Amino acid sequence: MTIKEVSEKFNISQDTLRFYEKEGLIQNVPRKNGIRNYGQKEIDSISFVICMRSAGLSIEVLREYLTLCKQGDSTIEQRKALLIKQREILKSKIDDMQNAYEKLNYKIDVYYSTMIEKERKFLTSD
Amino acid sequence: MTIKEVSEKFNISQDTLRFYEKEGLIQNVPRKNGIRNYGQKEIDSISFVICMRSAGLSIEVLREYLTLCKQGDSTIEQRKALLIKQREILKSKIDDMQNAYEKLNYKIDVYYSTMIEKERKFLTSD
DNA sequence: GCTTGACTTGGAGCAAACTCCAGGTTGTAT
DNA sequence: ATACAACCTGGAGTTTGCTCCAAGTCAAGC
Repeated sequence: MTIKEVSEKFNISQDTLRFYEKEGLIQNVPRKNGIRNYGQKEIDSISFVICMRSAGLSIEVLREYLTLCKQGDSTIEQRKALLIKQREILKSKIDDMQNAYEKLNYKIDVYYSTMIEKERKFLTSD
Repeated sequence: MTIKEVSEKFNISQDTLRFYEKEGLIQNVPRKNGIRNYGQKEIDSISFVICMRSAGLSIEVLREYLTLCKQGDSTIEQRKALLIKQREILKSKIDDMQNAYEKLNYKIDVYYSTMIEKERKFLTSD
């Protein structure tokens, strides 16, 4: 798969893909005459990285995780611990957002009421 | 309420409070001899801003909203529309994060299985 | 009346995560 | 063979959202 195809598949810029690679978030992308040729392994890796980035995990943390993966089975405990920690952070972010979502719902409702009230006053003012 | 008290109440730096004010996210904080003296109105406003910021609404959007508020009742429709749009964006972010959360759960589970498997092999190797 | 500590301002500095650019290479179609 | 598009690299630039700093003001305690 070319970088263009990957870029379109994941709806992410080619620059970002190259940037993630430079930062160590995608490992050992094979080249064909110097041109990136992504295989299934790379696609899976990119998919994971994009999913985690969209959830707000930092590049730093993802690089750390990928580095541990590269080091083999001896780092399984550490990797698990890292993911558990990130899961906690994510959970509390979701809670914050849920909370804000409900506040927004409430505000929007209030605007509806305000508008209905104005409408009512307008209608009965004849 | 002094800036220090507000800062402690919301667990946010004094610099950030001044920054939000400079950016137009908190309006007309009254001064006593040049020193900020926050009242209930300001506290409510700060509470809203912090909640929305924690959900990822940009400073730009919040400034726009506050500007509309300042302009009075004629902007109610616009404000409602703005909030509805932000609610949609927020909803899709929550979905992304929920999705990542489940992927993390899965990965962590796999690490547990891997470790249990290793343990089992170790125990039966005697 | 002088020191101390919390506050003020405007503006500079910083970190994260891209995003863009210049200058060069490669593969394909004419 | 040449034009063209798509790719490459290293590095500079941009945006967002703070965070820090210097230099000054103010009120309270000694």
